[in-house]
Amino acid sequence: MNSPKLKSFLISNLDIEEDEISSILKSCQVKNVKKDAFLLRENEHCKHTFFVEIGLLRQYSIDDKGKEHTISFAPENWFVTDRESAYFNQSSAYYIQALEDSKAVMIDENFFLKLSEKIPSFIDFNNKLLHNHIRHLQKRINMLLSSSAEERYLEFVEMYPDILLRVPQTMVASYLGITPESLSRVRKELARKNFKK
Amino acid sequence: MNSPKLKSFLISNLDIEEDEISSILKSCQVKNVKKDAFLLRENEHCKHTFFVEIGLLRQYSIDDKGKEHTISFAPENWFVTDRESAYFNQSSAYYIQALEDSKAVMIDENFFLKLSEKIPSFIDFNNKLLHNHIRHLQKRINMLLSSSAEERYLEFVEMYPDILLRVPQTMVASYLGITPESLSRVRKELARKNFKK
DNA sequence: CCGTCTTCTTAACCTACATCAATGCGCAGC
DNA sequence: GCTGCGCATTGATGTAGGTTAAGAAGACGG
Repeated sequence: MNSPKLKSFLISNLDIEEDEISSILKSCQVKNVKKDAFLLRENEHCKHTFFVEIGLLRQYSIDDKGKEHTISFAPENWFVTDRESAYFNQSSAYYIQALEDSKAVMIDENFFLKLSEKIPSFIDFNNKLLHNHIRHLQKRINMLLSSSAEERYLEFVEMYPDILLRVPQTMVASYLGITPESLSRVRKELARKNFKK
Repeated sequence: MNSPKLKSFLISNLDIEEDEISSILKSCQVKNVKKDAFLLRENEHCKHTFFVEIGLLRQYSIDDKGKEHTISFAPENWFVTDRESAYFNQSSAYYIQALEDSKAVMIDENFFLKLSEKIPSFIDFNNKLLHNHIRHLQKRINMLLSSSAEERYLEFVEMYPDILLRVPQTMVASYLGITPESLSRVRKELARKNFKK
C-alpha cells in the first residue's frame, strides 16, 4: 500500500513529518483498476474521496435520454468524489469510471478525522480545497451561461491541455455541453481560421 | 447594529450561548442599502460575506457582449459573497446588487476567526456550508449540461417559488441561461399545456 | 495482415433558442 | 388623468448547435 503522490502532496501542503503522514496513510486502501472499471455507480452511496496516483478518472451523469454529461476529469494528483453523496449521505447521481488503467487512494471520513486531530493546519488546508472547488464550479457555471461552444472549447484547451490529449473527444464534448459532431465542427473551423492567418 | 436573523441562524446551528454570539456579532457592521445599490462591483476586491437580514440581493456577471448572467439570488437568511475574490485575494468578476431595499450583515475574515476560536462546532458548520454550496453548484452545472429551457424553468419554479415572485423575469432568464423572450414563450407554452388538461 | 471496434469526420437536414423590432401594459411621478 | 418608463409579450426571421446517417481512420486482438 504505497501512495507516494498523495504523500508528497500532503507534505508540501501541510506542516507534517514524513513518518507521521506515512502512518496515517497506512490506513488507506489503494485501489488498482483497469480501464473502464467503475469506482462509483449511480444510486450507490459514495463513501470515499479518491486521490489519483496513476491514471485518469472521470465523473459523469446520465440523463433521462441516456446521454452522458461529464462533471469532471481527474488525472494524477487530483481528487474526485461525489461530495453530495459522501457528505450528505445520499445515493449518488453520478458515475466515476477509469479512462485508463489507474491507481487511486481511497480516502474515507476517518482519514479526515485523523488528519484534523493530528495536524492543525489540515483544517485550513481542507478549507482551501473546498474553496478551490467552489471557484472552479462557479467559473464553469459562468462559462456555460455566457460562452459559445467555440469559446468553451478554447478555454478547455488552455486549462487542461494535458487532459485534452488523453481523453476521447466525445468526452470533452460532454464536458463542454455539446455533441461530438459539434465539437468536430468547432475544431475544423478553428483549424481553418489558424491556417488562413 | 442588530442582526436578529443571523443570530438565530447561528444559535440554531451552533452550540453557543446567546450572549456569547451577541458579543461576537457586535463587531459586524450592518449595511442598509436601497434597491439597485451595489455591495460589490466588478474589479473590486470582495472583503465580506453578506448575510441577508432583510430584502434580496443578486450576484451576477457581465460578459464581453454586455449581457448579464445571474450567478445567484440571496433572500433573507442567505449568504452571498464572491469566494474566489474574498478567499484568494483576487479582484472580483462579479457584481452584488440589491433588488429590493435590503439590510445585510457584513461578515469579515475576523468574524470567522473569532467563531472558530470560541466555538469548536463552528468549523464543522462552516464545512457543511461549503459542502452545501458545492452541492448546489454541481447540481446547476448538471442541469445546464442536460436540461432544456423549459425543464430548467420548471426546476427553478420548484426550488425557488418565493424568489420567482420577487424578481423580474429578465433576471430569472439570465439565471437560467436564456433570453427574456424565450422565457416568456416557455411560460406561454406551459400555460397552454396546463389549460388543455 | 485481416476483421472488428471505436472514434472522428462530413454532409444534409432540423429545431430550440436568439435576435430584432414592434406593441402592450402596469405603475410611478407630476 | 396624462406621460413616461420599465418590463412582458408577440411575431418574423436568423443561427448555433442537434440529429441522423454514412464513411474514413486509427487502434487492437487474433
